[in-house]
Amino acid sequence: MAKQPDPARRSQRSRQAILTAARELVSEVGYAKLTIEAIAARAGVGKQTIYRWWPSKGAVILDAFLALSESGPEQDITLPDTGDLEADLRAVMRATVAEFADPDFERPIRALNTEIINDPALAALYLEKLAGPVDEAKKARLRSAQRAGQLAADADLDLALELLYAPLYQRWLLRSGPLTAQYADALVDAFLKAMRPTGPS
Amino acid sequence: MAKQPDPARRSQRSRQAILTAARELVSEVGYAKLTIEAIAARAGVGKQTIYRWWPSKGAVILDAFLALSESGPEQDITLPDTGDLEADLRAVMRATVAEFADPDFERPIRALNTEIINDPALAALYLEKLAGPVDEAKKARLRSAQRAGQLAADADLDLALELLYAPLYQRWLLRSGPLTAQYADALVDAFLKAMRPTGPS
Amino acid sequence: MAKQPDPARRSQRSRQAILTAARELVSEVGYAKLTIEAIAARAGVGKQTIYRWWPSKGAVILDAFLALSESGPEQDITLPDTGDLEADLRAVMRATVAEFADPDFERPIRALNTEIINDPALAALYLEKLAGPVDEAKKARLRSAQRAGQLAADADLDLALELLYAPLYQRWLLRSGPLTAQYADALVDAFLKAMRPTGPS
Amino acid sequence: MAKQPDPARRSQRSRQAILTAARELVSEVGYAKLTIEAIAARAGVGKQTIYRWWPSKGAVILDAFLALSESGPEQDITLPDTGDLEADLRAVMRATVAEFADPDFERPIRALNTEIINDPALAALYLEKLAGPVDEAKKARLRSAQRAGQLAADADLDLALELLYAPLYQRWLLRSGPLTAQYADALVDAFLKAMRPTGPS
DNA sequence: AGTTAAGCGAGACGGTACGTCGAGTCTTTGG
DNA sequence: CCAAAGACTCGACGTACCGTCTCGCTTAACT
Repeated sequence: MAKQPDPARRSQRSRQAILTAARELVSEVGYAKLTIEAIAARAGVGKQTIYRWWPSKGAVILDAFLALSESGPEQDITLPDTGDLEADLRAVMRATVAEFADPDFERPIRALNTEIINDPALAALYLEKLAGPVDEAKKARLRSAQRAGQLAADADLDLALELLYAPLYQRWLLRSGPLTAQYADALVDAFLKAMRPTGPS
Repeated sequence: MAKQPDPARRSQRSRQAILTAARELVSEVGYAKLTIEAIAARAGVGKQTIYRWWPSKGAVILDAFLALSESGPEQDITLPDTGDLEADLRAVMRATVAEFADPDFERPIRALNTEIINDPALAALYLEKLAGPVDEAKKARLRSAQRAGQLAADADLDLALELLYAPLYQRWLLRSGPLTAQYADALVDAFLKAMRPTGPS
Repeated sequence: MAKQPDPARRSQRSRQAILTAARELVSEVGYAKLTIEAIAARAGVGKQTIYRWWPSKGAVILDAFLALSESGPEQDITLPDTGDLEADLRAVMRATVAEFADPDFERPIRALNTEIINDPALAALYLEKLAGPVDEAKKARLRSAQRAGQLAADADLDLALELLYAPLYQRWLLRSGPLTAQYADALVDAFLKAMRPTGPS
Repeated sequence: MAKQPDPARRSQRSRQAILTAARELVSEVGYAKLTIEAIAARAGVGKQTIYRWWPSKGAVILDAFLALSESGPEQDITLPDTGDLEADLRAVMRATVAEFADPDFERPIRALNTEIINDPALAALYLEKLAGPVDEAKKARLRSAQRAGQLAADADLDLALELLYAPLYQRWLLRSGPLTAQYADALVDAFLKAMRPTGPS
């Protein structure tokens, strides 16, 4: 049985330096050219210190993102709720489109996706730690819309989220089409049509 | 100026051996552990012969798939058209779900996606050569439905395809939920609601 | 100025455990593959405890041997003196040959020599603590022979010892020839010829 | 079964660069601090090229020395033979003493000895390729002396060489005494006494 | 007896080098 | 005269130890 390192003795200084270096390097050289060696060098850390605490390069990257999220500890992620579902969704979708267009944001996210695709364990971690909370916030907004009678009360919210976001995600990932505000609006329209409450008998 | 190899003199024997070896190895060891060296060895070919004709590992993989498609050269891909759009879509979507569940199919496709995400040039090639023809067939079916008044006449077919397939694609790629026949049906339902023709008057 | 550890507080338990572990490991894996880490682990001791008390790996090994010699504390090493120099020397040389042939003896001694060759300080320590007393005993026997008129009275005893033992040592170290009783006898013969008293004028 | 590299395709340019770099580095930093990595870097060579052709660091060093000897290909090593054995031996021994005192000579030789002690295969190679020819030349001189009646005709020449050189070698290796011209002379004296022909009648 | 300061086991740390693997290039050889 | 074979340089891999550095925990000596 292999000996496990003792988390109590872990150097927080090194941990932060590694995560920061990983984030910087992913932005600078991209994920494909990212090496453990470079992270260690940039962080001023022995390679073993990385291998000791992370099982794979992908895990480091994921952790680097998690650390970002955690740093704002008050993150009760809440989406705008003005009562006008369509307006709120458009705002959110347009913002998402803009986010995906930002190169500083794009590169690390592509990196993360590359790893996640081929590593189920990492995917699970990603869904739980990063995607999960965000999705929960989105669902909360949709539930509010359901209570307001703006959305079918029996709608499957997981499927609803996919309907809304998956087309955007796919287009971005495969670069199969332009990501514009118009596109965002079109998605909201289609989503609302699909999910609108069935009219009174 | 670098010398270009002369395609006329290219050995078809080597080309086929390389593509076959690539396909086999991707199935056996997965994409992450696939190496040019292994492909060359398996194909009984010098490494240089691979580098001479393909710019990257991803290009070889892509070519390996293209070769498969081309092998049935008469493929005017056509989707079933019984006149009943809902039934036809359910059949197609259920078949797609089943396909994604087949491990022999899954590994190479994940491999391809991994490469495509990080290589725009490859993505373009993929969209043109592999996804394109299939999408065209899907759109043809939808256009037929439009003519039959089962689908909004002014619907954006690109967006329509995304609405239908992207949720499935995302769920498969990120392993974020089960891929079942029920799920396929639910997607078809949502799609039809979103895309149904706006009532008369 | 670095703080010196206080020998009075030194743990004898740890010291013995380290020396024993060092001796065992040298026998088991040989000197080249011997590591401080392994010694510490085997001895159930922190690495620092070794670094605190010994300046180098070679010093630990040397100490391990010294400890062995010291354990028989009455060691007034004395060589047999029957009055018959030739017979006495043959016995001693044959015993030495046999000693060198014992694998349990050979490995540690080779280890020690490896270190000594490249570390003058260690060599000095070795000569003083280990070789010195033994050489003194040998010289005592030769002096006795000089008094008995069996050896040139003006012979340089350091050189005499070298003449007798160095060929054996070299042959063993470089494995340049067989170590047999015959060889031991031949060395004694040559030695006696070289060192016999010059005849009366 | 592992594939063997093909010596015919070996790059002589790389081989020479490696041997030269090894020789230089052993002189500069000593054997203990010599690393394969440094040799490769200095030689402008990939590490693999070293590992491909040599089984160990010691083998590289040995080869580096062999290459030196081979470079003067006509070397019928011959020792001076003026007819005066004592004078000739004194000259040779004094020269040897001087050689051992030269630091540029000392470091590599110590390096070589360190390796040889712990590696029987290397030792055999050393004896055959480096020590062998030199010893043969020395024996030739002694045979000449035997023919001239200056040495016992039945003397074992291997033992003779050891008697003459081993004390010097041991004193140098263990730094157990000064290496002077006087010492060289004393060794010659002792040697001649031990090996002189037994008187007539 | 209680305090305190050392040595101690443990083991994480920044490093260096290891020996291996594969990438992509260059050279030799054989069909 | 192309392409197989494979040796080459390069760089990263993941591992093993180095020697240093905290950590708590004994354990002895000195209040």
